[in-house]
Amino acid sequence: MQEAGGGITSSSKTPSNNGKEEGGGMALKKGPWMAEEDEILIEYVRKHGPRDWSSIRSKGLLPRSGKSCRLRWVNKLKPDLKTGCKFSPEEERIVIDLQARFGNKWARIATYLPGRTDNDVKNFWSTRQKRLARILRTPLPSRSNKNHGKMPVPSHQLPNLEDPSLDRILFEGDGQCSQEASKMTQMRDILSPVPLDLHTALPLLELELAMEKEPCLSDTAPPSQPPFDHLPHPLVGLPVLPEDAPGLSPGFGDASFPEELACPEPPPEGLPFLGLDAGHDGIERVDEHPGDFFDDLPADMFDYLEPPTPPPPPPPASSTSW
DNA sequence: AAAAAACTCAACCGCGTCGAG
DNA sequence: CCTCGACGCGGTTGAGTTTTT
Repeated sequence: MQEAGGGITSSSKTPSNNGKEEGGGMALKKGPWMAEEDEILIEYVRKHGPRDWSSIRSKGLLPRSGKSCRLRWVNKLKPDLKTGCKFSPEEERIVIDLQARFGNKWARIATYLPGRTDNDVKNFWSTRQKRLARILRTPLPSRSNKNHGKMPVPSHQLPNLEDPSLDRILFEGDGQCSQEASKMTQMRDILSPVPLDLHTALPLLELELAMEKEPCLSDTAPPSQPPFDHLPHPLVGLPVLPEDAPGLSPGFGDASFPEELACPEPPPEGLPFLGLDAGHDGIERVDEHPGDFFDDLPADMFDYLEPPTPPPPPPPASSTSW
């Protein structure tokens, strides 16, 4: 990976300044950071703290924009980052759940993942999206694809469910899971163009993805995870959002979502799995608008499905599985 | 072994927000 | 109230790496 010391001293990207930021005298430098630059930045933060980024350039310390300095610090230099470590299944589950809750609020989601940055979460989600799209042979939403989500997937574009390669695609990774056979069957059920209960399908699909990777060592025995320190479980600590929570739209991702509700605090009862129905009659029902929830799954993923049938009677809250 | 495809991740850009003047 | 600069965030890009064909 291109990294400090790589010798690249100019940007490989379009050399246009934002136009907004920084009027320092030094010529703006872009592109990969050098080790010496990192040292200077670290030293600056050590002395002044992670603030006043723009003064780094105005003081002539670095020919970098404040924005670039901040990004470098946040994403690479900040202590306790889990750099070079893949997302554990646990982390993946957290991202999946929080993404359903908050939408693409990566910075917010990252606060629940010690050692992860918003960039990490964003990249993870992007990768996941691409893989899902590839599995389903479905084009990703793109700037050029204005029809995203509007047209059903033609049947000929659906995967061949009997194709043995599907097994490999779906189970790339260790592939040793004892649940493999049943997952495969269920996965095919998901992909099968027959009416299907999405409440069943989605968690399975996400489980599928989460099980592809093995956790890194630091995840199996996390030393200290500040945001979760006081939580019995990473997700159990998430608040159960009342439907009438002020500022919370049914579609999540509402920036006006009150912080006090986001403050991790053990809910009175178990957190419903993936925000799916835990029951009726006042019990949390995050997925009031399935379309919102599904927005971040691959384009057209479920277009060929019948509308979801009403969920079966809710299981007892204690049945939440992990 | 080579080529192609997929994946990873650092870094940039544009935009929105906020606070100071 | 308005303007402006700084900051933070989400989206995007593309080079490098790894895996698959």
